[in-house]
Amino acid sequence: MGFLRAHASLTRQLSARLEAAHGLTLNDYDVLVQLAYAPDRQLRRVDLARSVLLSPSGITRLLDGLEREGWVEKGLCPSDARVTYAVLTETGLAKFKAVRITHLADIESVFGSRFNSEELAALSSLLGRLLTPEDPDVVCLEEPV
Amino acid sequence: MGFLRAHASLTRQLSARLEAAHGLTLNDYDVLVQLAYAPDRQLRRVDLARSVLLSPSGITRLLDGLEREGWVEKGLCPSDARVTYAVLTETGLAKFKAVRITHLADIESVFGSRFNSEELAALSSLLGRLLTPEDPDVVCLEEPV
DNA sequence: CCGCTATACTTGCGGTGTCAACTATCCTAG
DNA sequence: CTAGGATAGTTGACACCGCAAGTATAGCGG
Repeated sequence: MGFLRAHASLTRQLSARLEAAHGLTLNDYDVLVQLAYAPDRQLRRVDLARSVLLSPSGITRLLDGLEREGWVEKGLCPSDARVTYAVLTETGLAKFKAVRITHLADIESVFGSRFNSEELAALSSLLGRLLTPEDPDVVCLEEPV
Repeated sequence: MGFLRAHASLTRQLSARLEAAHGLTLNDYDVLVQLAYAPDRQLRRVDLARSVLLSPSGITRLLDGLEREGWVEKGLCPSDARVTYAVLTETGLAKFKAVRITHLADIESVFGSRFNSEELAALSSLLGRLLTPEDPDVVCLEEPV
């Protein structure tokens, strides 16, 4: 139960700031992260859906938005006509880099002020165990780009 | 980021079961809990909203549903005509008791299989710190009723 | 080569929740 | 006692997301 409260409170804070500063949802940002770190900056929509834990229709609609903004494009798959890739554009990458800066700062301000690094590690490890077997396949959100 | 994943995965699991077994949302259940433990089994809508971290309009709509089902009624406040109470009915209490059994079992099956009691305590304490100053005012969900 | 099943994706519909605007009531200062 | 501002609650418009159903492609067994 405390879990629900924590989540509601946290996403409220973070998404409000993201939204205000860049007009992005947390899920939008999550998708940008996944794409930015993916090989060739593209992913199949199904895989993307699994990474961010959205249903297929959720991904379609979320990407509709990102495509309208020009951050993402559709890409065809030569070997399988069923699949469509979501491809991060140059402007999308630029957008991501810009957003990342303020978002990491936001996160820092929320978590940094409440936890030290051991606690963060502990929290992250505990949370990781809540994922169901097939969920994972997530990309870490650190330095490179 | 792992936090979002954990939440999505967890609520997916729990709410699917709750939904399937009793036609209730996690938030619906949360409200039932708050009311069941409140004095006279009633709360002002504002306070309720704060407890479950919903906006005022969110509470109105959630309670609309519960009222239609007959679990909750509106109650007037003699000393202040602006406030409306949400009152848990007898049938609502009965419903809550029934749901509680299976929901606690669901929780047990998700958390119990992944954490021992120390870890649970640690997790709960860490999550508690994410709440913003004014959020709290939550009721624990244990035994009595 | 023909059907069959499985997979990738989209679309219509409905639920849930937010925000902004509005009403009604309360309370305090002058 | 009245004007102003705060507080409780509702409503309308809208965003987001899941489910179920539909389309298109893939790939396999006969």
